[in-house]
Amino acid sequence: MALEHALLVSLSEQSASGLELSRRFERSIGNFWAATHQQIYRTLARMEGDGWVAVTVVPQQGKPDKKVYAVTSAGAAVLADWLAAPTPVDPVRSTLSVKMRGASWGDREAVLASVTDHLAEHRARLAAYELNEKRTYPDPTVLTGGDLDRWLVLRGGVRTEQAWIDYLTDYLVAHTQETP
Amino acid sequence: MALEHALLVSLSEQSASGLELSRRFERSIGNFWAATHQQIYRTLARMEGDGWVAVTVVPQQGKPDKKVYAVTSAGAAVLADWLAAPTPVDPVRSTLSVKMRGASWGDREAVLASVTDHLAEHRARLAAYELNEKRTYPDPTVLTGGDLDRWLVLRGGVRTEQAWIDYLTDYLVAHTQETP
DNA sequence: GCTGTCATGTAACAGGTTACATGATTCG
DNA sequence: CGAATCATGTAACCTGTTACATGACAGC
Repeated sequence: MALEHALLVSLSEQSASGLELSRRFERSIGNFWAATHQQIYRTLARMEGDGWVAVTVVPQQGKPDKKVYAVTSAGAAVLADWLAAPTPVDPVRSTLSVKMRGASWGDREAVLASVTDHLAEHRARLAAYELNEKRTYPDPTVLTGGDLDRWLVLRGGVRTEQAWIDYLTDYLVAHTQETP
Repeated sequence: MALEHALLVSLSEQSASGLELSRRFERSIGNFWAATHQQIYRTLARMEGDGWVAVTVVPQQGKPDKKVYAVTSAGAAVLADWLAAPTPVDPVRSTLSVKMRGASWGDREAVLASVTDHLAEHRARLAAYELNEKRTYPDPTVLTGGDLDRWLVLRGGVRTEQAWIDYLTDYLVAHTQETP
């Protein structure tokens, strides 16, 4: 389980409410760890029960109250322990690759359409990452510490998307040359 | 759910027992879809109940009997329908990226050690894929149909591993330059 | 007889997904 | 007053993980 640790990292950077966290997971953190708001609320509740985070109810103007979570010293210790532990390599999951491999047993054109869709999606993500990179880190040479970490992880997202684009382009080129 | 569809693809290529399938998932198919033998046995049992696959008990010399599964016509129809349906982009999960982003809140040296471990693992995978590629597809220019599909998906694995290696190398270089 | 491999599972639990529920406030 | 947004959740279900269990045969 690592969602709780991803939340500890995000809350260490900046305390936040459940909804704010779920928005971060749609943006930067979602580049490398996906989570829905239901997962986040459930996990935050358990973490609060375990004393890893503390809640402060913050009244807002013109909006409902929000519960802002902050990492406790116990939570910081849990995070430090987890960071020092060995890291398993995450299992790979690519539904599209299963379809690409199995295209012979169905409508190949439909699989090519899925590949085209994914290619567009990965291009869009790459563009978003690169825009984010230019805006947030205009001069990477000056970065240190946490800023350097965040930039490098963003660079990883860029590389991953580029690898997808190259892979899917290869697939399309190979299969459009075959059926002209 | 896609394990059942991954099994249909693999069994379409060649009928197999549960153990043989789990070995395929440790080799080629595991490049893009991980599964343990427990998952495979459980899913095969359900697929048999649904009539997607049919079992033949095959006696062996000097070994226990094995249950060989083959795709039925109903299973082939399920696979064809699934191949024609839209494909969601799989959520991303990188525990190591979470740690790389959170390194400031723990022992950075320990995180660097994890990165080094993963780098070695990805280099080993890349070498295995490239060896497999040379042996199985010595001349990619002649490939068509399912062979072309399988080669292209293997190429995707190569690209993914290469992207990981570049990413992790960047991280290590940036952080060893920082602390000489 | 012990170890290793082949072969198939069961059971309990943790984690993720999907659908639905609730209530406040702002804006038109 | 109706729609949209903010904000937090519950419940049911499905999938994945981990640990354990069983039995046959081969080779030393």
